[in-house]
Amino acid sequence: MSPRPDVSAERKAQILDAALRVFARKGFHKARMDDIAQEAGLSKGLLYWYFRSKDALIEALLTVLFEPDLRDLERLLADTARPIPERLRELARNALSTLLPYRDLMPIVYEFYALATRPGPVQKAIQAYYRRYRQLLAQLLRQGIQRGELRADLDPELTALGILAQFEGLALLWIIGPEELDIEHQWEAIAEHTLRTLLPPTAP
Amino acid sequence: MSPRPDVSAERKAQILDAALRVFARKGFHKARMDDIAQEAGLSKGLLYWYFRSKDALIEALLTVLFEPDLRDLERLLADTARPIPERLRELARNALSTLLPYRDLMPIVYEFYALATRPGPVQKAIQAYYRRYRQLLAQLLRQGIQRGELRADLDPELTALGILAQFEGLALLWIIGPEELDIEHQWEAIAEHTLRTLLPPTAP
DNA sequence: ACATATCCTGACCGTTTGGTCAGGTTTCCT
DNA sequence: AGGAAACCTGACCAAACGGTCAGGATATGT
Repeated sequence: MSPRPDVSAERKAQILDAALRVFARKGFHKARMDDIAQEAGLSKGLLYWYFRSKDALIEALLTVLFEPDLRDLERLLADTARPIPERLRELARNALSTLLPYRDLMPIVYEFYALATRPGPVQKAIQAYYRRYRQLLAQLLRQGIQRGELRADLDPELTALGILAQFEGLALLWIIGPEELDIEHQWEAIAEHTLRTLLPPTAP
Repeated sequence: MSPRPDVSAERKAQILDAALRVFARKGFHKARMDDIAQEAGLSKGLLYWYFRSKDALIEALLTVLFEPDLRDLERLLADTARPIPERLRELARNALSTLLPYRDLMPIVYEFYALATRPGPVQKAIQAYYRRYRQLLAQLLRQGIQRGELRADLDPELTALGILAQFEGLALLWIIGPEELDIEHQWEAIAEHTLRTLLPPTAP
């Protein structure tokens, strides 16, 4: 059939990988297509063989950056054998340990947020991400309430929103001023404090 | 002395105001200096009479956007007559009612956050803003603890961080997907829930 | 009236950069 | 061997845009 072996999957990955590094280093605007081509060890023309435009390349990165988190949460939700508080703790730990090694990439995330501020494909994608994240987290909480492992008077949706907001807020504060807070310690402390407010009241 | 009346203050304000609107509409990158000049009803050359460069103009907006919040909090901290929980409630209400009418301007804030992701004057300024905000809020909490109006076992710095993070996170989620959440109701509910965790335990 | 500092204009320029394209090269199939 | 589809290159282009500047205009003090 094809007169040449299909390398498009590898090439796309190679380009996305290079783009990720270059965008992280210089930002969407200051990064030139030539930079990405050089970083990937390819010619600029080839970038346009695989991606319609710079914007298309940027949008393709959305999936790369945001999908993994959802996968993590889905896995956690399906792991019904373990108690909910334990799984919530792991969620917090996961979020933190995703943050730390990917610190260099975080600037890209915030450029996406800035884009998501206005209507467009990026906004749509990130809205969908948050919607799904809140759904999954609320479902996890609902599971905990039904099992009696969390307070019965909890509003799952509202609580999920609160937790997500706190994650996002802390990440933002840390990225902007890493030396202003001891992220590992304070993340853990805040998560633990929040978790305590979710547990059913116990007679002292 | 001066052969002409000094209009520099008004002109600067006029330019900053126009810049704010244009940047909010189009973003830092897509907004052209010509757009701003037109919006202000001035010539492009004049922009460069009052501001060294486009970047300088952008940086000047930092103060315009972030100072008012600090003023609010300072005022609240100085208002020592009123009980702390009441003042915290007002803080939450203020934050919300700043958000709503300024929704159109919020995109700028997130562009600043994206910039603050990398070292530079914007990062410095926003770091300073957050540092100050956390200090003031922690001080307010400390006041409440000393007065016995808040739990004695509270860590003021950590709690301040948690509250600020939740504010920021909620604002982010709302800006990106306004139709995904009922900000007024959920903000209020989350703030009230958080506040309850700060109050001293009362015998039921 | 005149000098002068400040304020203001808009045509112009140099550079930057996303995107294109004509022209390869490689591998497989017949 | 030869054709064809896929893959790849890098010089080139046109538009956009930040910034400049020569040349005014205007109000004030003398």
